Amino acid sequence: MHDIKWIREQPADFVAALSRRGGDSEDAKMRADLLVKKLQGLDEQRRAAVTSLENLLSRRNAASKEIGQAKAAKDDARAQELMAEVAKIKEQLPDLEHEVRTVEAMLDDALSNIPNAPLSEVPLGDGEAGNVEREDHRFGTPRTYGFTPRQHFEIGEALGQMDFEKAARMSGARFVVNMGPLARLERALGQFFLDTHTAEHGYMEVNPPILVRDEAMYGTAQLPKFENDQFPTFRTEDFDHALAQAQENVAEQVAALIGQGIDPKSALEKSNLAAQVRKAQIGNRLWLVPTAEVPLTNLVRESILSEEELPLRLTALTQCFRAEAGAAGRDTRGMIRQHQFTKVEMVSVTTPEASSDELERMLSCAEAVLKKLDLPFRVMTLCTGDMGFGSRKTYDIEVWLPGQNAYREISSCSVCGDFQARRMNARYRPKADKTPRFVHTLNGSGVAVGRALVAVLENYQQENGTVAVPDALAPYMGGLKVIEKLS
RNA sequence: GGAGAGGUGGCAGAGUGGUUGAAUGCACCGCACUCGAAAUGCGGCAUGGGUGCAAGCCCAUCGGGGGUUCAAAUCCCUCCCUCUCCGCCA
Repeated sequence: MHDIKWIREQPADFVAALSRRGGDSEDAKMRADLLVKKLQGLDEQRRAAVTSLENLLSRRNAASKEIGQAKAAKDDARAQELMAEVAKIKEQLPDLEHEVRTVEAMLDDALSNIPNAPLSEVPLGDGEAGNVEREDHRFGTPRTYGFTPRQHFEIGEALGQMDFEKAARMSGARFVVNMGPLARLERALGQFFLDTHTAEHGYMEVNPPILVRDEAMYGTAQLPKFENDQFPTFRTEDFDHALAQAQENVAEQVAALIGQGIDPKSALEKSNLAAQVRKAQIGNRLWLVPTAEVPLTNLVRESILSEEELPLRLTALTQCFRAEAGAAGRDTRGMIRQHQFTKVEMVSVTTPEASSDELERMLSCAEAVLKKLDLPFRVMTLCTGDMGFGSRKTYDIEVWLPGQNAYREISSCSVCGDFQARRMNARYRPKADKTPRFVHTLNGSGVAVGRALVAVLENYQQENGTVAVPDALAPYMGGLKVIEKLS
């Protein structure tokens, strides 16, 4: 969420930042320009409506106070006169209130659908091709094999410990079941990442809910103000029950209003029917988190931290769920792109001054676990057009996969500035200054466990089809050195 | 799932229709005292929005939404959350 004041006062900066997201094309500039005009129009409309509404309320409040005084002074005539005036004011209120509410909702909706502004140093580009490899962050050299390296699913299936068909029978495409030593290897990776971040990098381990409400998804900008059907994650449903409940509630409320002497028609209008219907639509449904970024970051929602608590560094090992709606046909074979996968996530909450350095630190934490596993990788700075909605700057770590003969994303570290903090109302109180400021938030994978399993299988595979266990994982594998076909 | 009690500022905790944006305590900030500190005394201290060059003024906010009233932290409805008891359960 952007600050409307920023857009009001520095519209040129805003247009420039937004245009860069679109690769600075003429088209992008034009669209940003149009958007600013729309936002400024709404903002002016809003302020005008608020001002007239507040003037009316102000007069009403003053008159009400006077009524109290007049009554105390037993001046009934004056009281009657003032009550008549207030009655007149109250006739004008509903329309103005409605206008304020409508315009505010439109502005809010427009603002919450605008992506974050890229930092100035982020390379310009409008797609994956514009990403730039980071100097001095390449690690390791792809090994040479005396045979043609196989892909991870060929290895796993041949070992008899990775089965896509069994998974498909119960859950459909994009699910997998790992068994035996391979299942343990995946668990070992998760444990190893978590232990490293807590013991060596100062993160606190958190075991958060992975089913969350709309507000939490909105807070981390997974969700705009209202969800749309393209949104790539899953949710639970509870529609029938919620609808029945809502009907019951509305009926009760209307009955109560009629009991107060209000005619049935306006009673129905006055019952919070709209809210009830909305409630029914939402029901008790919850979202399955696409990443632990959501619950970890929402840990600070609606709170004011003290500066001493910052930076807050949190890590979690969780399941993640993604619908992958926009990825039809991509990575259909294997474990690269699944509806359900395990990931270790890191989240940092910092002061505005510290967030840029924190991004570098977070990147190095993610790199550290790959180095311990001796997996070759490179680091890409994502260009303006390839970054996620809420990010100001993103590094992707791409791990080498000999079976695919390609570098593939295994971690993504982003700094979001105050973008998520605004949406969550997450602030801190600076030592020097008493008014709270929005915190900055960062998130990064440390790293994706499913993809790490893929990388280990492909990098540590041997000609006879077995897989060597990386030294760093030995303590987690109960002494197992090699993963072989089960007898 | 059933019954009951609650939700007030950074924290604790008063406040059941009228000048209460909210007593008091703690925390925090400034000043005084002190070589310094503690203790003590005095003063300050909510957030968001509108308006104004500014000082300031105005509006909203006592879990969220709606209603009653000239006027709501206070009365009514509803949702959410917390706690206690019962039931069920990993």
